[in-house]
Amino acid sequence: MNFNFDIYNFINNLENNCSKVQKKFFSHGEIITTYIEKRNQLCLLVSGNAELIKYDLNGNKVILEHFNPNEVFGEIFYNVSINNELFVQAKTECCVLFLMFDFFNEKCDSNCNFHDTLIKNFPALFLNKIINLNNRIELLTKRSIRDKILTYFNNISILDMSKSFSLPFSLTDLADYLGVDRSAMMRELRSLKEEGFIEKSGNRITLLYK
Amino acid sequence: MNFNFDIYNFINNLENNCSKVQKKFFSHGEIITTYIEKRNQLCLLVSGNAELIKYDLNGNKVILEHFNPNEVFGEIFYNVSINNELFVQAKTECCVLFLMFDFFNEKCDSNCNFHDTLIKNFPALFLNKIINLNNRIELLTKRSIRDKILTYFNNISILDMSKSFSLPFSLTDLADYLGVDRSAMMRELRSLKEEGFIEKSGNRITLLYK
DNA sequence: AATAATCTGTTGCAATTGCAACAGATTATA
DNA sequence: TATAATCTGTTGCAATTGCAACAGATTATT
Repeated sequence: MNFNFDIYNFINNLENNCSKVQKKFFSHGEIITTYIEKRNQLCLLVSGNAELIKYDLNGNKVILEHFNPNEVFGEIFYNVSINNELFVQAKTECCVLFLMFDFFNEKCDSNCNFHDTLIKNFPALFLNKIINLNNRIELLTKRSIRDKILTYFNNISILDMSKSFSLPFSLTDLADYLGVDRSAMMRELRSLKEEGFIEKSGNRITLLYK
Repeated sequence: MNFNFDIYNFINNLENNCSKVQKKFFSHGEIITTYIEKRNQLCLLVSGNAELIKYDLNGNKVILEHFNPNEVFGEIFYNVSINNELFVQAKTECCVLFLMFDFFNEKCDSNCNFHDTLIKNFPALFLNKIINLNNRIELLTKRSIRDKILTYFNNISILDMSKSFSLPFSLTDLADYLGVDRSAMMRELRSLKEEGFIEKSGNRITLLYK
């Protein structure tokens, strides 16, 4: 089961004549959706980057997920509760498809190619999401800040297929993504640099080990 | 989209004549499966409890997931890598269905009711898994041991629909599930008791707040 | 171009967490 | 039933992490 569906090319090569899908655009900083009531809404990120964010009871920002193109998100994936407001925010220009979960159970009319293609790729989209979430869990179970940083860098390195890469967000956000204090993370980054594990200039990182 | 599929009743009421599904039984402590090569294997827990476990580089046991009946697991959900061995272990008597992911794309023959029913419930199974993983992520992003404990207790309380419940595993395992040191967790449990947030006798917990 | 806002990098100190070790309780095994 | 193994509960101490605060750099906004 390979994930080789590219929603971006797909929607640009195919007329979106499906009445059950809405396409919307967002600019940096805009809220794409809020998880407040169970509407069974599902979103598909076509282009750009977005984040699922919440603030915990201590006022700390928590970046729960970071979304790249082809990834799905939405209320449908959460047990929505009143005292736990989540929202998805665009980090760059974003193109997003909105649909209801029922979309995958019912066709809109006999020859909607758009609808058919999405349904066909439904398992791949979901499987891919589960793999991403499992990756995230493995990262969060790391007990020290150092291990979290190295695990995260390793993931990016594999994704970019290079020992040298730029972080997809600020160091402040990185701390919120790893779920640790920013100053403690900075301290650890410095140690990693001093001990020769990484090179760092700005938000460009180079891994020096193995 | 409600999750009301019950695999246990399903397989007991329906003849399993599907050639593409294997049913196996395991007793406490047995390894159900190991994630070592990408065979696209997917498992469905019919009855019992199981855990997805790994040992990190420091020798700490990590309980990545805890599975109840109706839940799915398997290599298919992971980027399998050599230096990261994961395995699923039965915590009680377990009945497990084994199938390949292709199962959901192809029918075995025209009147295999078993196969059809599983395919029909495929979206619910996957959606449910995603919701569980997101719950897990929210728990792991909690920054203090206290918050992790309270979040976990709260989840169980909601699941059991009661302020009073038994933990599904030992306190040692609970620490491995929360990803924290056991003695530090014990210390925090004692504080929670002393400060009147919880009552605890053995592995039975009662929440005293709100 | 000036101003505001955010981000980076740093530090001292306090609080939390992890580690190691142990005794007693409980559970599994021979 | 005796023995072994695991689990619970505890403690002192060391290491890690979080908190608060600040200055300079960078980036956005007017």
